[in-house]
Amino acid sequence: MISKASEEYLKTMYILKKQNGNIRVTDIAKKMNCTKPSVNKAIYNLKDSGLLNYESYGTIELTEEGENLAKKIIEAYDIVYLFLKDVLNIEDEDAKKEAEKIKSTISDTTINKLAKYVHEVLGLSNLNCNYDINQEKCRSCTKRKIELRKDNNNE
Amino acid sequence: MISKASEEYLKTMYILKKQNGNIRVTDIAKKMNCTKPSVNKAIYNLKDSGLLNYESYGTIELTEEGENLAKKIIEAYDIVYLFLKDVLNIEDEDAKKEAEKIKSTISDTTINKLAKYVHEVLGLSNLNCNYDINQEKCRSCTKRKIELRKDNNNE
DNA sequence: CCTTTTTGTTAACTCTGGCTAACATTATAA
DNA sequence: TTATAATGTTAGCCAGAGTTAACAAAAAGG
Repeated sequence: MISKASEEYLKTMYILKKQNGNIRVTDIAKKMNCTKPSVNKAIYNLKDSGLLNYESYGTIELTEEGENLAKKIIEAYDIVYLFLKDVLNIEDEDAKKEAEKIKSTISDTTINKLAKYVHEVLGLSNLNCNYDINQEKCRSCTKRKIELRKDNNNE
Repeated sequence: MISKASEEYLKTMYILKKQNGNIRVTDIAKKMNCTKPSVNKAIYNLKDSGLLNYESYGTIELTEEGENLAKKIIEAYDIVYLFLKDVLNIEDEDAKKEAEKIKSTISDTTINKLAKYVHEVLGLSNLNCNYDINQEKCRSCTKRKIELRKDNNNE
């Protein structure tokens, strides 16, 4: 199991890759409001966990495992964010910040239950929806997730 | 602002006081699954923050400020627990564990919104309910909170 | 192609919050 | 009341995750 902090780095890397096509130390540091040495450490932690490939001064590439984990983390974030924003009506910026924190603390089963609940409440789901954070099954939420992704990319 | 870890100690102390009438290092360590030296450190952190009074080998007494904060922390825990258990239908033991983690990460405003939501959904509230974690206003939730308190004391 | 700027790395430090081992104090109970 | 058990403290260690300062490497652009 990697730490919460490492998950955050991984998530940021995945998003940067989608946004910029590459992942750079400086960009990570900017997004995460931390210093480059901190990023450097994080990179080697993630490398040791087999979640990315890296050599000094080289390019950061998430492994397949790393990419899958990143997706899962983002998925969890999305669900929590959706709940906070659209169910509790928390203001957008706050919802983002809170979602970040909450999603790192809760278990997969809680996320799955929350996802199902959010779908029901927001009328996104059909009765067959069996959301599972480790898979990608649910059409209606996939649609919603894509919208969310766009929002987040504008950060 | 005290750390999440310190909050957890404070909460445990408050509960022990209610349960046993006193607060002892060994009991805290048992409840929190940690060692006595860790508790000792935590005590002095909380003392430095003005949340309890303590002298070596003496008795631990929460200050008024400490007691209020403890109540607030427990309040937050209760709301999250209630949501997980009665809204998401998460199994009791899991709900407790998750609530513990989540409650330490989220802001007061989120807790307040969650509280209002939970009240509505569970039909506990009236329209005038204006839950505020820093105060104690809502009859229906107070009632529910008392039930919760009993559950938790049986841990 | 050489200089400057940007980017990335390393070393050494901090702080938090755990731990063990060893010790001190207090309570119990023979 | 004194030996033993329980309780609490201290010292010193560790790991995680951050920092600054100084340096190395790579990229950019005259």
